[in-house]
Amino acid sequence: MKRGLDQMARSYNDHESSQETGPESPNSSTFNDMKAIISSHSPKRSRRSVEKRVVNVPMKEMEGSRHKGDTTPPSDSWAWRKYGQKPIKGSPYPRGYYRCSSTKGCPARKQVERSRDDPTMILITYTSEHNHPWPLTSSSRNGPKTKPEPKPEPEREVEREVEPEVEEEDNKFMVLGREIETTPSCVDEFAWFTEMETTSSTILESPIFSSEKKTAVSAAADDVAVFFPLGEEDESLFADLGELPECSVVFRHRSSVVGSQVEIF
DNA sequence: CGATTTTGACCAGCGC
DNA sequence: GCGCTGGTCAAAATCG
Repeated sequence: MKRGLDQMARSYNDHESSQETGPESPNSSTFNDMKAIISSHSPKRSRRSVEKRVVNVPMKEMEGSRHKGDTTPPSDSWAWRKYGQKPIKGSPYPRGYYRCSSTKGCPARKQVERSRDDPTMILITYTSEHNHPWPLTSSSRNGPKTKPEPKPEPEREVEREVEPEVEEEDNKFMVLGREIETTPSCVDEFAWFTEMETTSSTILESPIFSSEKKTAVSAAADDVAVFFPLGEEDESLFADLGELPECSVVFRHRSSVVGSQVEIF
């Protein structure tokens, strides 16, 4: 029985990693578009070269968001359910495996681990995409530790990156007032964001983006500014981070700082 | 009671 | 071919 289920699961996973456009439902063209971009960085498709997006999140960002363990992911408004944890060779910190529980059948998964190089940084690796445009209220008992928000919000991520390939130097972004170094392909990652904005009518038409309390999203070639909506709950959440002047995500091109940063209203 | 977390086991990919 | 490693499953424990 378990064998059979295992096989099924693996078949699913294989499917997930072998599909040209990923496991999303046929109508999730938005994410397919995004994945198309991402997959351009993954010439080979195999178990270890699945499309991934790596996000670095400073530990500080997590301090006020009721997290505890090394692998407890920072909140991003999606409901995540932990399904595994493994010690990673070479890293003193275990890696936690989470799958999206915002909706049934959501293929989105993420791996959370502390950076071995910089323990103050949390590395979140996303595999697959949510097949629903916005996080839905979780039905979890006490609200999953990964913070299901009544008010949807796009993933509050510091940065995204595909598997690094491109050689480029000046790719640093300001995160919470702290300049962090990113892998070169970060620029392409913002292309991901750009693509998300330009291709996702779902997102653009979402009430979230028309709400009063929001940060704006705009993306230009050299001036990347990502606006995230901020719900009241988010504000209360961030209230704990009072010492952080810019508690939301700030993207700033080092080479072309035009003051593109998130504003909290 | 239902949802989530913990944890040991299983298995496939990968490198040698 | 073999062993290592990473990713996932599922039973049991935990929580509210």
